[in-house]
Amino acid sequence: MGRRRAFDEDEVVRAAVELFGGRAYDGVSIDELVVHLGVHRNSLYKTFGSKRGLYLIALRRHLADDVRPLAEALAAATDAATALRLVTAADLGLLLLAAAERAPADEEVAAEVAAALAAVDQAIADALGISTALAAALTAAALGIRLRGDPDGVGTALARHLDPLD
Amino acid sequence: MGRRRAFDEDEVVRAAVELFGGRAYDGVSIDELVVHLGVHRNSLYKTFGSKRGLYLIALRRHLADDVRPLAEALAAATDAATALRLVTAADLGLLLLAAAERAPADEEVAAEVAAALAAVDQAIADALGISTALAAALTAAALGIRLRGDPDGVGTALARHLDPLD
DNA sequence: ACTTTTGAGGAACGGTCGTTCTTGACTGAT
DNA sequence: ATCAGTCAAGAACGACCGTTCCTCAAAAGT
Repeated sequence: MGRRRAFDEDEVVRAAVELFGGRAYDGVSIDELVVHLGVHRNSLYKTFGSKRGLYLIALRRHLADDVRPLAEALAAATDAATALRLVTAADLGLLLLAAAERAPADEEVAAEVAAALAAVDQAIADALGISTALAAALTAAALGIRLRGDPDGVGTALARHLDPLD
Repeated sequence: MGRRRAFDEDEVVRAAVELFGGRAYDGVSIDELVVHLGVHRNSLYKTFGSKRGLYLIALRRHLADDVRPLAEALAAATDAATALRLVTAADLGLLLLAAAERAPADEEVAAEVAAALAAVDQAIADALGISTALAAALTAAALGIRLRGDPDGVGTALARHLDPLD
């Protein structure tokens, strides 16, 4: 019973991922969300509870849609160059911002981020047969490269030097 | 003529570096700045113009006090392990947050960050005799490791594997 | 057809944001 | 001693923040 929703919840969450991944959490206002997501304020709060609630859902969606597939693709990688290229090519905007900006202030965000990164680490370690510490370093390196916007194919330069080390 | 300042501008800027380096730009309010810096609102605006003005000054101070010395120390490094340890040990909180959070929204911040990172890259490249692309990758890797909080000495693990490559 | 439930629509809330204004105290120069 | 100029102090500003309330339209169950 009752009226049906005029919006697709999945599309809305995906759009929120893009918004939060582009600007910081505090840089995206409810008004912007209402406009860009095409969802009324009321429905937004009814559906997601709060701005932070929507952010957490968007973050989990980002991890499920963008980070977990990356970890699965990494399982098929056989050398560091491929692994690094996979990580730097992935869309990790929201993860990056969450780690740098929200994680220090929101321990639930910090836990999600840490778990996701640990999963990527493990996937790399298993695929390449290296220690998790070195795998974590590769993940961190990829994040740093992504943070810098990968100027002049820096990622490939590092990957080339890492290759013989597997 | 006129009354003398009751605060030390250098101390205030340093304190602002700590504040902005710990929380995000939008996470630090003027009220917090007034309380923690011990400077009255009025004096703050008289001296620094605006919140963004203070942020830019704090960022430049951070780059001058914390990043440039790092680049100079890097000039004396002879291997990647030392270089990486120097970078991960440095206080780069504000630089990291500026790169992730403010640079996409403030091109003046983006320019400062890019210039500072390029200087670090060049210092590493000169010291180790490697390409600037690889040096940029090392800097990026160090930033990523710093972003993750360097769990379990990840930095040293990467450095150990990078050493034979110089 | 009528009731009931739910979403859409938009105004409005208190609070906090960055910024400015007004007032008065202090200090160096005349 | 007086004046001029700077700083301190705090109230106050309009704008915007995240959130809630109230009302009406739409659709499912009886």
